[in-house]
Amino acid sequence: MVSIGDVAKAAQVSASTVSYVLSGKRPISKETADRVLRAIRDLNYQPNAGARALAGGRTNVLALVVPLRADQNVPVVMEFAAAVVTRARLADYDVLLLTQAEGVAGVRRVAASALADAFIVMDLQADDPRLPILRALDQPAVLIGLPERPVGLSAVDLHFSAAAALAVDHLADLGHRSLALVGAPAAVYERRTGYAQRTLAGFEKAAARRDVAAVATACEPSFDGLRRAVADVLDRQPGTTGWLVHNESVLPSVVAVLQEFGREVPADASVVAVCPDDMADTHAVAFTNIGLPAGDVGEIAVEMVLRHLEGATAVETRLLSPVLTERESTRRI
Amino acid sequence: MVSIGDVAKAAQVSASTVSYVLSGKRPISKETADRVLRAIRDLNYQPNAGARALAGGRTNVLALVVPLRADQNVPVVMEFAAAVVTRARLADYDVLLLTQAEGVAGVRRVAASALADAFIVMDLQADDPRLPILRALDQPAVLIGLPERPVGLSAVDLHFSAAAALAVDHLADLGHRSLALVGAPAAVYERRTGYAQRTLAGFEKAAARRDVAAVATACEPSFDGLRRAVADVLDRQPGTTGWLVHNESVLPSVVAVLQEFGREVPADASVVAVCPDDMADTHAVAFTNIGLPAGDVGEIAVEMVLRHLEGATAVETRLLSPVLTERESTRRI
DNA sequence: AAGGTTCATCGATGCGCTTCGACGCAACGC
DNA sequence: GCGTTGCGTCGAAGCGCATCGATGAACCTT
Repeated sequence: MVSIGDVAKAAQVSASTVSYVLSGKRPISKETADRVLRAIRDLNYQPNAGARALAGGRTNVLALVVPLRADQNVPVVMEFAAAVVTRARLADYDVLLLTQAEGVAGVRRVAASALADAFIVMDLQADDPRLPILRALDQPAVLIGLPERPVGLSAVDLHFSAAAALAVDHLADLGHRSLALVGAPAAVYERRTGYAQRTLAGFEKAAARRDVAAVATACEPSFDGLRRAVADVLDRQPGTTGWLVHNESVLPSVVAVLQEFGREVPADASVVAVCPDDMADTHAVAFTNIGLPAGDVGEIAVEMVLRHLEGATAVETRLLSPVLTERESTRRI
Repeated sequence: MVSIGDVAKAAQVSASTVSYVLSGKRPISKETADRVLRAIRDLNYQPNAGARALAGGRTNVLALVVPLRADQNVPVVMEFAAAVVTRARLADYDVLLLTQAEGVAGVRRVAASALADAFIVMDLQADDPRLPILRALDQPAVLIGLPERPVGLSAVDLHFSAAAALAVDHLADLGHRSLALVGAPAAVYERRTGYAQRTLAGFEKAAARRDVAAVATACEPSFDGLRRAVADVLDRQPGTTGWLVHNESVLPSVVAVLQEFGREVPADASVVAVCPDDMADTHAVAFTNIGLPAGDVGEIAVEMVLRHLEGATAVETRLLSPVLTERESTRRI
């Protein structure tokens, strides 16, 4: 283990000078700095993270709390995580992975033991028990996903109600007069998870505004679940021709299931999906979709955290504007 | 921030006594220990992670290196990660998330800065540049997935060649005489990733042993990719009736694509999938599958790491026996 | 009763780093 | 000529903890 003292010796300076070269917090002459930097390279020196955290009061670690529930769409979660890690590394932060399962205690533990400088938390539900704790923390926290009342915390997410409205408008513009929302699994609604609620609200409001018929249903993440959801929709509103699917797991089955019910896509049924763009066009019928910009959201979350770590106190809520890409699954009726 | 000194004061003992109560490395009388523990609870004390790492030489953090490639099947990766985090927490370890993208430098950095006590690395390819570094590390490392020569490192994985053989036997037993392996994307083979190679080898060897015709093809993770793969197979071996699909991404499309080519599953084509069990039965046709026990593998990896951290020096390679579950996608010909 | 044991606890030290105050030195002003 | 200023560097302190040697008390032993 090579320490700052070894570097100092090799460069014939004091340890504090090495520290200042590294942090830039005091001016060091170019010659000295060069000597130090060369010694660092020669010895392959890396500051000890623990010592640094202890002395500096900063760990350069971000804690990321991810949901690892079965009913959560995993690829999307992973895309967030990947974006967070990648962006965090650019700012020289590492990422500690925490799971929902640890819950309140996990956040408390990590915060109190100063394992991380800040938190990024995904998948907040309404009245999430972690919200008050996150607010009370010394460390800043940023939410991915918007709970009902994010008071006091910064948050970033896709503007889901606008997304739903955009889908409704698109379908209504194509002449569809009876729409259905095939949404998240029932458990997600029961937890009153932000994105599901907001999509539903946006859907219903836009449908009313456009004066089109609309029904919504939950959908379990399996072929059979989708079958039941579609059956439910057609039972309640047989004339449905426009479908908004906000459930990545069943996307691959949508065309087949609608076919079972005698509907060809897009001849008899138009489908708009809410999903990551790269998920939209790898199917038999490429889906007209509203992008779920997981990468952008993850990056922005990190950037918000960094701003807070640099001292910004103002909380911000950023809702990204939805973008609809027309592909093969929607058609004028 | 409440420190060990505050606890000591509250319990009217010295700081070192508090430390010994926590670590159990020296006997402390029950009365004193109780007083200390109550103070800890009252003050909600959590040892500072940085200080602990500095003084104790242990971080209680595991570094997990995950592949976040587009051609990697993400849900499976996530399942590994979840299992690792969950199991690690049971042993009071946290998990630092690193990505493949950081590569050699990332491993070096984390090791040299003593950010983690050990490494778990997924998705090693043959001659992975990280292998020599992992071997040279002070910290132990465990591989998830088997590179060609894991020399000196512990590793755990599904026994993929046995899995392929099991699938071949199952199909051959059902009377199929012409088999096809629809495997990973071409890039995965080009990287000579362990699991892909081993599945292929096991497939070919078992087919020869059973004296059945066999072709193998790579498959890109999209509907069109699968279409091309199937076309390729039927071009080279038109009589193919038994299919082994080792590519989670295209699983949802298999039935539809085979249908396009005039094959009903399971009437005209039997399909065995290699995928997590819960992925097998959420499709239109429930797949006969060989389970990909991501959860088990992740747990075992952590347990191996823990053993090394406790001083075990013997490296071990564990290959889990494949288990085939018969469902609806295979039938006697 | 003096010495030996064992047990519970304490104080001091050091882990590797950041940061603060201080110092030496050259350039400058008057 | 001397005081002043500012730059570049150093030494010391301290972050919170684990660990080691030491100490004191209680209990035996002979």
